[in-house]
Amino acid sequence: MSNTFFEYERPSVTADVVLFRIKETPISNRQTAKKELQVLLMKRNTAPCNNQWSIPGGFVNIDETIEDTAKAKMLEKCGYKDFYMEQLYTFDAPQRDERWRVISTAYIGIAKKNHNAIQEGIMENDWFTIIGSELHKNDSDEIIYFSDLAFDHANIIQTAIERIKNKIFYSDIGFEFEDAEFTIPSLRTTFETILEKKIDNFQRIMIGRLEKTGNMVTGKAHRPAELYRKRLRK
Amino acid sequence: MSNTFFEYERPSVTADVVLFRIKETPISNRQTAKKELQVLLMKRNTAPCNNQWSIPGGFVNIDETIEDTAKAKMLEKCGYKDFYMEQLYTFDAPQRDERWRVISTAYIGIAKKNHNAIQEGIMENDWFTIIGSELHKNDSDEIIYFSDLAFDHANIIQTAIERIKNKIFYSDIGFEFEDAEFTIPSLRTTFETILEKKIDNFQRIMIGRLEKTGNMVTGKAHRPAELYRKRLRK
DNA sequence: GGAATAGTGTCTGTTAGACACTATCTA
DNA sequence: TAGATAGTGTCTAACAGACACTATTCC
Repeated sequence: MSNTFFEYERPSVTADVVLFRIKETPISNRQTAKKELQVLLMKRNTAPCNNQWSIPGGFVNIDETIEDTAKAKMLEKCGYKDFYMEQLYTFDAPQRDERWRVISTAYIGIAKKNHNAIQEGIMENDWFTIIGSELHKNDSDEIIYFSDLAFDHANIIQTAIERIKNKIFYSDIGFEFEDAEFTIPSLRTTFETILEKKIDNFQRIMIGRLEKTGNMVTGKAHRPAELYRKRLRK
Repeated sequence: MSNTFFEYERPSVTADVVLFRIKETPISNRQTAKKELQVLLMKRNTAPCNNQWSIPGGFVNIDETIEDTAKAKMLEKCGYKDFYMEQLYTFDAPQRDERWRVISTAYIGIAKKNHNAIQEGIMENDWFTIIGSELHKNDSDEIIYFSDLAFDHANIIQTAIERIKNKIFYSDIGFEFEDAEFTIPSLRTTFETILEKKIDNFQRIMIGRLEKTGNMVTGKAHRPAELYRKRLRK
């Protein structure tokens, strides 16, 4: 084996995940549930950035894909698994970690609505609602700011949000926030929550990419909505 | 300093560049130049994949961004500098290099038309015209195939081509193949070469994103074309 | 019936594709 | 004038935004 690798100091590589979900809060059987875009953060308990909130992640194992590491760290530290994932970007500013050169390949994760941890993680973690430059801790009055986050994680999260906003209409990524069967109005309010604006004519925009399941959502004090699923594209 | 980094075997990280250009071959003063999409390859001279063609790249220095490494390796090995660059994707299959775990962050590079090396590189290198699954060496009869390339470089190049095709119409990346001033028909044939199909009504599609320089291209046996430059977007 | 939301109708202005046509140059 | 390419005109079909309207449910 060549010795080339040891002529160079090797950086560390981490896998970090920006896990999003839509939190849905039912209001009454007369009104539509309220939705919030949330990101999962964990509280660091070691230096550097001790006690700061950060996105979950960890060092890549030598025989694992970065994506597998990302999933394993998310499960170990926060207790979440079974969510959609795609590569976001590789963040590589030499001084992004003060200790040592650490390159981070970040992933966008998307959990289904109100997805909850399947086990206790070893790190304190919680969902935060994204409201401008503020992050509101779930079911709490605690507010933190993007500028409070560890390392360059504010930048990573904002890059992730921009990516999702840019591709939500021309890719299938928006469906990942919904369950396998969903109504068009539910998908619309999810899009509206992410894009932070009202969308008209959504039915006609999306219907060509969906197929009816034959089921409906009843029990609400208004016309029931039909359930759809994503239509597979050639 | 924490000892965390040394609890993990660290992978090596390389920066690799898929450098593209449009090769323009004048035909006569009566006809439009022929265009070809080319990629710069270098011939490896060490194991593994010895004597196989590959995209240029090298190990990331500990205090350099991956992008800076990519540019430095391109200059050192092939003699090219001053070209547009953007991150493509991080390729991380554990067995993509048989010797050791090597993670590659790949970049798309775009050189202006007929861009030539500014100095001799230390590696044998040349431009190859992309024709389906074949790569035709510049000004030569030599043909190699994507499947002949070193490591997973066939996959990296094809990912880069797909990325460019997908974003060429809604981003400014297509302008990077042209000089600062260019004609709309030249931009059109560049797009046609990349997308491998004819484009109609190109004038009207692009004109809103351009501004006239006031100059024209004369000397051809047909109506002269006006020169434009990219209009800066807010 | 009233409140609420699902879903459709309809108009308008913009855009994409097809293709015919005019404009301008050199040999 | 012939050949070649630049650039415009025009028609049509599809689509996006705006907004009014009908449909269906529970209370």
